[in-house]
Amino acid sequence: MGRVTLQTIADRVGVSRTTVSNAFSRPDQLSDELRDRIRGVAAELGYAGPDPLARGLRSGRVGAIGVLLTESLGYTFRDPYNTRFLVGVAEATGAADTGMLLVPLPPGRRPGDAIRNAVVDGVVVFTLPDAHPAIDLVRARRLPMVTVDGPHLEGVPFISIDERAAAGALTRMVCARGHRRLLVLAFRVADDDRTGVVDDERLAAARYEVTRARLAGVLTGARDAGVRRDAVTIVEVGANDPALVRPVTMEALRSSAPPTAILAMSDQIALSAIDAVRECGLRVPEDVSVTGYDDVNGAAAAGLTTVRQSADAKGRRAAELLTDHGGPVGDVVVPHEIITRDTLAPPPPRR
Amino acid sequence: MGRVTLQTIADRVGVSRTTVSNAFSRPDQLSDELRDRIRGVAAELGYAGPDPLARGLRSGRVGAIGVLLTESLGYTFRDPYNTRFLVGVAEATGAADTGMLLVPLPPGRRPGDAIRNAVVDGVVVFTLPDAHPAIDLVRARRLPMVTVDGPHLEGVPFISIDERAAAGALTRMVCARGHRRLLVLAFRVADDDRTGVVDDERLAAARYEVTRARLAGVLTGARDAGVRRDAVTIVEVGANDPALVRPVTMEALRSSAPPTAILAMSDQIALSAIDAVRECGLRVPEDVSVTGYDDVNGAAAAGLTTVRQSADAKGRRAAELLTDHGGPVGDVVVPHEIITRDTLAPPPPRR
DNA sequence: GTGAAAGCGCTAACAG
DNA sequence: CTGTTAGCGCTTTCAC
Repeated sequence: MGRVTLQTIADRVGVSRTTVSNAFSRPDQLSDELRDRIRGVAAELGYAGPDPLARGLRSGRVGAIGVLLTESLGYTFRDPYNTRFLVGVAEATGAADTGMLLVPLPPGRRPGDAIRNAVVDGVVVFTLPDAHPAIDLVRARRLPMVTVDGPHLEGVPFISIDERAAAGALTRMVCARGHRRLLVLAFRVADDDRTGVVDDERLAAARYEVTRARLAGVLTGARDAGVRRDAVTIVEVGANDPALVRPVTMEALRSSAPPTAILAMSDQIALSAIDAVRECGLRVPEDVSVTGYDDVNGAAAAGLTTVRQSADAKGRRAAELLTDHGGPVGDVVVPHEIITRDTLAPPPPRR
Repeated sequence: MGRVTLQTIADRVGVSRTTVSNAFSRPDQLSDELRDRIRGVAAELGYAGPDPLARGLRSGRVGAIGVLLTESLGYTFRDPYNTRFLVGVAEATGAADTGMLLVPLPPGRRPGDAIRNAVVDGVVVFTLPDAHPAIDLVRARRLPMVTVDGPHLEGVPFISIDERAAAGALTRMVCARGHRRLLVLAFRVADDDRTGVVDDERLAAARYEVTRARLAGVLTGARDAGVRRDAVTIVEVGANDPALVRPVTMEALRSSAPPTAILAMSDQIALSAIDAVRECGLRVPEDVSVTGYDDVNGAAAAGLTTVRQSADAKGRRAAELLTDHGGPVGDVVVPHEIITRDTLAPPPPRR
């Protein structure tokens, strides 16, 4: 026997296709009696309900949104901030009875057909660099889009904390304690795999919104506090890779003008930095202060001073924007909070 | 202007719709010259390629698979074994330029429309209990299905290690060291939230394939080693919840016939159990031996004896089965390995 | 190598 | 409350 469709059931029950369609998609449009009879026959015939594809083609909605992820999923799933973001998206999509299609974009490979073929009503873009080719593909498909943590695009809702203000405030707070030589452990600035000190030229060419905003905030904050530009060393340490954080931190601490405070762009980096500080025979915070970002699980236990932000909230708001058919559309500034704990203290007295 | 479709481009170029379709979907079917001309016009008109929905309806393929997860994503991502499984799925789907639709099914909520509306070519089922309603929905849609770690269904490829053999071998190994009283810390046996000692009646009603197979393996292994059934205590501790593991373990250790070996069904449970043992003032392994499952990150550092299995491999194979259009379809037995480390030793001399 | 015809299974819009 | 009409955008089949 062929496939069971609305028509099969309609013929069997002796009504029209539309009525059967209504029985499933607009149950209030027909009498209980008829609806139950139709559903009964459908169940008998093993009909699982209207084909979502055909329904989607006709109605223009498929009930799913896509999530574009920069990194390999292996990395994405391992990182607490990223997973919290996905959990937020899942909460909102779940509440809206909407699916969630993961579209990973491995750094090396080009986007390929994954985006072109994604059967979704909209796309959440998560931390892509400016001008990533995937963006153009989404644009070409004219899919509703929301970006979280970058890039910030004309006419596309952007969800993030006020990165610049947060970084500025944090930096001023650190400097107010008396710190005058800062080491910034930053995410990568561009998507080559370069690491090491970020000079002004490279800074100007930064392609990640969040990194750019935070670095700008740090530099502004430092300047406000009277700290010279050349007393702020910015180093790229890639994406939360402890193996990279350690040598960089140790090298800085052993230099002739070692930092007294380390501003890390994630708690993971901060925790690795703390290990490195200790490995150099120094204490946190007596000799070196350290701050992080995100306030992930484990930050509190480590007494880490950090910028708390809610990845869930970002994910949730992003999905809601795509899902709430009506709501207002525009940028969303998610709140942040600087959590002061033990790893921030005045620098040691000058020797 | 209306939407740009194949027809728009066909009219513009002066060829038929079919030819334009071929230019995108079967590029080798026409001359390079014509293909480039068509693609040029398409780009000019901002055409992003054939609509995946319409293509899917016609061709019967959409380029995505669904992943059914027992728990909320929050829990799923918190658990290293689950996460690795997803990474495996993602690797295979990524390689096949296929999307991955996450469908979380938290215990409380019923499947609802998530499955009915999922636009996918197939479904990976991950650790669902027997007869979970979601299974019927997938069946009703006649979607290709693969189950990983259960349930084991007639005619549906099943991917897992040889759980029974692994548990049997592990148990015999433990008993061979001289242990005669065992505590088994098991995942839940049914999806009520009952915890506590599993009697034979409840064991017989177990609804999770993996739990059932492991417990059967343990009991067989113990019997083979001459350990009496009543010297094996099985306790359900839910899903990797440390808060539950601790009191249960401590209670058992303080009983009149305390176990000398604890077999935990995951490394997470094992690590919590070790904490509990120490909290009772006992040493691992001198007083109590402990074994785990999975060999997650952290197991080696803790010196944990465990059953290593590759969650990635399971995810990868599952996705490949659904993705490789041709390959052989059947159950897949993934290899496991018992890793002997420090937490297993002979029991203390009898007092 | 290219085209015409025939739907895939469904729902929007409107008429009754 | 129910039915008719008219496609959604595409690919398959088969002819040329």
